[in-house]
Amino acid sequence: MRKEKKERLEKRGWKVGSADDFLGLTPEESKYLDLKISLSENLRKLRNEQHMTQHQLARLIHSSQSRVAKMEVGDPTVSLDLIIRSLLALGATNQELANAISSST
Amino acid sequence: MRKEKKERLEKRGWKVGSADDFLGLTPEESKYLDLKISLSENLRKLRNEQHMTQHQLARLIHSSQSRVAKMEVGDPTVSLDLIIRSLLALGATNQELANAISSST
DNA sequence: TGGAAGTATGTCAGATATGACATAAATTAT
DNA sequence: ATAATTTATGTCATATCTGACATACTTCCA
Repeated sequence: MRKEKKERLEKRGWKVGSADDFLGLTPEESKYLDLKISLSENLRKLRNEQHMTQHQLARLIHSSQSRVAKMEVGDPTVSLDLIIRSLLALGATNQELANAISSST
Repeated sequence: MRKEKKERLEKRGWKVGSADDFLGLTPEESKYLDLKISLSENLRKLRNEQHMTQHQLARLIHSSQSRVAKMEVGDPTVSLDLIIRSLLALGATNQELANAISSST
């Protein structure tokens, strides 16, 4: 993993570095984060395309503006589940999800 | 949604039916569940292809046999996050994940 | 038949994610 | 410039997910 990426993640609050590898992430962890970030970016993109504010999306998914913001900035406390549910709520097709995933990394 | 599917889900412990629609799931809920089930099935498939037992996979991902079983039967208490992490741990590529998703219903 | 290996199900205490709120920072409009 | 709108960040009580354990069920083969 590139150094800048690690720093970006650390700045965002991720605890980068596991017990057995203080230099970085395992390949699986790295892939998982890439996935999450890719989906986050897609979420913001889709929301903007629909001219929707974070507050409006929050209402749509019965959540709050702050949580939507956290999703979009890749806060470590948000789950893939929530991001994917949100994408579906915005009408993302399986194909779109699949594209977002295969294009991550 | 077909009736059998709903019953299958209910039998598995899903609380099918939300406040505003006692007849079934919203389209987004339905899509989300399809997605989850599709990934679950892929997990079992991949594990079997690698001639691995649930116990072995559990050790690989620092979890337990029972949780792996729950993942594979689509237990409502398991998150997409865990399923996806497990698939990645088994070496699934983004392309494989994407296929699993785009082929879900 | 039985017993060993694998899988499923129930439960629980601890860990993590959640919506909600307050408030700060950034962006946009007037 | 500054007010209004939108987005970001911090915190918290509650809800949901977690690994672990016990135990039941299933499969297979000696």
